[in-house]
Amino acid sequence: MKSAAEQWDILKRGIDDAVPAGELQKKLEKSVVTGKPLRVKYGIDPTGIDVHLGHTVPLRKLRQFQDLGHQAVLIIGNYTALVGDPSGRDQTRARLTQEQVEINAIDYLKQVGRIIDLQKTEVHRNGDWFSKFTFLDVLTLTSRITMQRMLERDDFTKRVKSGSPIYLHECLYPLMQGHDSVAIRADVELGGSEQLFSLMVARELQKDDGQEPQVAMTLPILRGLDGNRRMGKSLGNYIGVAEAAYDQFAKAMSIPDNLMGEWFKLLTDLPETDIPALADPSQTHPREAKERLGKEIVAFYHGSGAADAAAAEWRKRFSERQDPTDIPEVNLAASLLVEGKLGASKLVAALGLAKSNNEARRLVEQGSLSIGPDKTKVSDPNQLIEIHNGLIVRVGSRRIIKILIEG
RNA sequence: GGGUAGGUGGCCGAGCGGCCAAUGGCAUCAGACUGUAAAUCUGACGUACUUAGUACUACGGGGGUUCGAAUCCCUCCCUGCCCA
Repeated sequence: MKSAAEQWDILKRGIDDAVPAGELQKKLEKSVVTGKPLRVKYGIDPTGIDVHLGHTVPLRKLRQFQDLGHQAVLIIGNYTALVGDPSGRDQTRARLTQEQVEINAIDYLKQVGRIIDLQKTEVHRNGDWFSKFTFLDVLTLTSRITMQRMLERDDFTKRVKSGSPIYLHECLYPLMQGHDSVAIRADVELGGSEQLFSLMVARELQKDDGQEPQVAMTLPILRGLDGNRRMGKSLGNYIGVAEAAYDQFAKAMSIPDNLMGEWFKLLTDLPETDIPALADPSQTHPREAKERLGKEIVAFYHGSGAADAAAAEWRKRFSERQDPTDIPEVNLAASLLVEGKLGASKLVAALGLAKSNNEARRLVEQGSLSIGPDKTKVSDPNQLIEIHNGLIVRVGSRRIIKILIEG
């Protein structure tokens, strides 16, 4: 087992904070002495189905704890999901049905298993204890915190200012999350930096219960592909852990340069000392640095072979401007053709390359359609295109398909 | 419960009887430029059609007034603020 100092050295990388200061080190020391692993909690609400790189920041930290011999405890917030975490939100979250939550939970576990070792992880659903809660329990729990403290929170303050509603049940969220820590006797809890409030509430509840309060370890919120807003499903600026290698790589290549340093630090295991040079365009060509970044990310989920292949494919496609190796085939009903021909905009719409006929027409008019091996541009929506099996159709630089005539 | 202000396109937000498929911003998509980056510039951005235009759907839900309503009236639902 590594010494407490060595462990701390590994664990402190990339974190936002670990409060109270110095307490984690103490816990680590105690753990080394007693040989008792720390119980490290991380909770997720199964509200959606895509685990993305933003989630992996705390999950990777959890993995580090695991690798150091500590006990990872994963909380599936199947009950808290019914409430909706108000943290960092300027709007109330939509509430989900229990059935949906359970479906999501199972899917979540599958995806999370790509980052942490589920074999060595304790998994709990907080419905296990909350479904048994009596109203008296709720009263006891809610009497631990004042309205004022609740409203001090930045996210709530903003809503008050802007006149957006804050529902009572949202105020229960931090208390529930805190109670989870009591239930599983957490020594450390991981969360995004906007979670600090909830993580600190847990400490008070634990004290009330006679437990040693947990350390709140917060991690930075990862910025998404746009380099601006937090990575999130609803913003469409994410890379999912379950995505194909090539897609992950291509998305990583599209991030703004100034995001690279942050991503290297939070999403890879490269030594921290190597990062400044990679993120400095005068020392490393940004494209190469980004390629390195992309490979590191892809390799984590698909292995280094797949990462190299993805990089090679990307280079072929974008640097050498060749067609991709595997072009998806899309069926086209033969009945649509007139004498083997079809109008350009009709074709785009029929192949599902546009959401509507209007959009298809626009795309063609804007010159984003090209056909066949010699990439003939077609900008007249009415132009009749001669169709044959295997004909390649491109719209914009990303969408490309091969026609398969059907029927 | 009383008073008052609101609910507009993916989001924010103008419009307050015809010129409104609805100004503007953000997001998105396409083109140019590139390192498929960013920034910048240009264009597009409800649906359908034989794309010149025409028709249909749309301004919280329903109903009404009017030749004509996002805009006026009634009613229902929802939200903020103040008072109790």
